[in-house]
Amino acid sequence: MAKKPSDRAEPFGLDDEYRVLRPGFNQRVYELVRQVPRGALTTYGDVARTLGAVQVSRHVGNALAALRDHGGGEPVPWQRVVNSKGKISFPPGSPSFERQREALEEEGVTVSDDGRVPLRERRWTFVPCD
DNA sequence: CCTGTGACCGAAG
DNA sequence: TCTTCGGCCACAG
Repeated sequence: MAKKPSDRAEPFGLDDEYRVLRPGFNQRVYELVRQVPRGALTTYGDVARTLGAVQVSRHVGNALAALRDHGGGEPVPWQRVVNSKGKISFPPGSPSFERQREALEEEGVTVSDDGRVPLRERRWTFVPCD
């Protein structure tokens, strides 16, 4: 049963029906990212996994992208989210890249010119409870 | 409907 | 380590 788009593992914070995502997904992403402390890092995949399904990792990125528009509200430390390769997910040199780089260095995280960050050493582990 | 695109992931070589 | 490739989900054209 529940074989809609593809047979996925048991999501959590996701839907049983057609859509894997359900309204409110973005907010859950924001809540989690807010848990990442200053100077720590996490990945789109880790957030997705914590929400129940790593295959929606792209949507974690979409959620953060949407953040740029609506503006206000409690701030979300989006700069602490990088990709699983341990690099900033923007083309090196692009405005977005530089913005994230500065935000990270401001909190003591080193960023190489090609966007690499010390993920292994600073990777944050989300608390099991929730 | 089919295609392309996105702040992605992981296995394989 | 790095690169390539197939998968994945939603949405706009």
